[in-house]
Amino acid sequence: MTTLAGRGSSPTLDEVAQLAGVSRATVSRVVNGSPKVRPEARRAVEEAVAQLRYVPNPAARSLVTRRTDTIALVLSESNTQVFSDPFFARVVRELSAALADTDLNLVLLAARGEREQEKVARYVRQGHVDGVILMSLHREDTLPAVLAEARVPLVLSGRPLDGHSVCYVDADNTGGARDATAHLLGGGRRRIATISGPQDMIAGIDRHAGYRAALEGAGIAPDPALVTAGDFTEAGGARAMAALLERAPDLDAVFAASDAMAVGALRTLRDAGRSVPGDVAVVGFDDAAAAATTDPPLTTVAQPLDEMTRHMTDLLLRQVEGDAGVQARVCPTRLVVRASA
Amino acid sequence: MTTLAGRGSSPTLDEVAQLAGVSRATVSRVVNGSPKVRPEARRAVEEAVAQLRYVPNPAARSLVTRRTDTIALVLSESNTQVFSDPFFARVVRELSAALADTDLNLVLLAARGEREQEKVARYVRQGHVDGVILMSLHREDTLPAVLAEARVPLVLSGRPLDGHSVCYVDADNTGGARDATAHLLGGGRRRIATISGPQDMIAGIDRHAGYRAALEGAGIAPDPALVTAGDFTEAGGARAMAALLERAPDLDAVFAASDAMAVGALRTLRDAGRSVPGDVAVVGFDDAAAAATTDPPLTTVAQPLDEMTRHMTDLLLRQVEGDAGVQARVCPTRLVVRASA
DNA sequence: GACGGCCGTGAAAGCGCTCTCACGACCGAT
DNA sequence: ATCGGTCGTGAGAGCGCTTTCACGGCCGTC
Repeated sequence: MTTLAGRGSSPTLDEVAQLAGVSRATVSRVVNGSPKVRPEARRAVEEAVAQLRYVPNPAARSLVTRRTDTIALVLSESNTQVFSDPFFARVVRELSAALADTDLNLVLLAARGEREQEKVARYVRQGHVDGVILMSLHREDTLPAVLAEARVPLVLSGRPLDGHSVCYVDADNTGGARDATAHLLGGGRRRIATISGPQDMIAGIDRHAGYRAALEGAGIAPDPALVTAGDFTEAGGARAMAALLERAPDLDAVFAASDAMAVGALRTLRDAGRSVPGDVAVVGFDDAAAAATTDPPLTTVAQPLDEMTRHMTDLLLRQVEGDAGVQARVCPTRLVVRASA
Repeated sequence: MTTLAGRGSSPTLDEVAQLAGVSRATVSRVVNGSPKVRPEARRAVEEAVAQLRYVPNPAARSLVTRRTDTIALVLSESNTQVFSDPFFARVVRELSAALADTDLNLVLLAARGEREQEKVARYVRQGHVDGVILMSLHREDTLPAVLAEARVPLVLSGRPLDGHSVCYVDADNTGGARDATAHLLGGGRRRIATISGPQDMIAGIDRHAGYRAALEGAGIAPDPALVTAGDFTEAGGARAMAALLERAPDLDAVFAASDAMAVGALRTLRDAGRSVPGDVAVVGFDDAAAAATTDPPLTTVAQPLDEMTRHMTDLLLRQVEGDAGVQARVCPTRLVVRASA
């Protein structure tokens, strides 16, 4: 019957009930906002809660409710730093904004490398979270399959590479890239190069496909000299642009599969003495913050990130509620025309 | 007595015990790796566990152990994107590496803005995690005080601004900046400018203090024209460098309080036709990945990030174990001399 | 004035786990 | 043989909470 000193023994429902002169059940009702409590009882409980600084024990609670009221955003990345990606930062922001009004908590789980992925998988399978939103970037990643097989409510951010039947939300990467390239064509450009993203990432693949589709639609045969693979980084974009200029000095436009790469390309072009958009028109992808402040401001493809995260949370919560239907949402992109093309 | 279909009803300890022909207690012992189990009993349990795909319920477990076996890295940031900061990405990586061999899980909690900070505070106070490592960047941030007051095991990454008595680990920012500046002095530079970090962040303050201390030590009076405030970003560094060149065209060296700013400064210097290190020597801070690949490679101050994260986890785990002593660790930095100075 | 209905409440049964404690089996020492 | 000791095991008591169920008090209705 000893009271542990200091930290450790936080007050329980019973103690609150005793102080308020009611039963555990009533306290529980008040804490959980049940309407079936007499106002004066409610007040008494609220006072006791405040006085004791009572905080419900989530372990005890979720033991009976079978809910944890938290969802995880897991970042599965073989080795590189997803965190540095501003796109990811925006997803996190939108996501926590979307959950701000709910009583759901959001935790981020980083799974770099095999061991960490296993740890994350265990964490999730144990039931620490009610559901997960998974950003898995590369083809070889096994986490999507593992989590799907564990029957955890799951939404993928980005279309799954292997076409597995799993719930996902993505931007219309192909359509966006097609629009971007079509815009270039509409501006009279004919020697349109591309700095594409990694071809083991769906965004890289789809954006490249959109570029090709637009060219084909215009009856232009693809020229391998006009295609380089970047890595979605600024430095990579700069390098790729240099390679492109060397291989195809006559190019008159570039579609970069990400704004970061477009920024790098812009720099290389300036260093090479090519004017933008005079000599070379440039279009990026993402509508990153940086796109508006480049010189010249970058024409780019915007993804409806708020809409996408809303869909993700909707689809996830629906699964958490028990809806088993696998659904997908592909959100339309929007071409943001600035000065670079 | 109905068995819920599909997901939901995972097997319990009892079912495993029944299948293995032993008691709950024995299964628990096996699952938790207790040595006091006869090999054959152990084997029977392991088989049953595998067959039933048993995963322990963490809520039930932590209800009795009063442990969650997870710690949180919380990022408290008023509005900007911490995530884009490569420094943060490295901390995350080192941290999860440090925890890889333990059975502790790491979750990241993002607390941008007041509402989210409250949510995070509630999450932590409820006991969802055993302890927290807190990266709080700005002065006005209330989370450190709130969490400290909640008596949650807590380690701050970075010296607290208000000098509150709380456990923290930091690099010797002042010493590192002093060394960097001294290196510049040792190279014969006398008009040494600085692009300092935000003065509401401890790293910004301390690095600036180190710069001044070195100058004073050399008997050089500080010149306000040689001081600009940056914001730790590359773009900010570029702008600051431009301002510096305008105000003090005769400067012969720059100490930038972060590598990102140094990279921006390098670009501005090149655009302005100043050679590095010929006309202007440049030193950065952080030893970011980018520092090695700039032109010229950047002399910079490296923080012992692995050592720092090890200290953080050590100090945190010690608190989790019950050690109440407030301690701090300030880790020495190391000057990495490359070509820029 | 009796009665069915509703409302606020409390008693109590778990949720799935850990861990103490007691107990029987077996060992070597006496 | 007898004994103290160790070892593996199981029964059972909770951990703090939610939630069903039953119950007493009160309402309006006939």
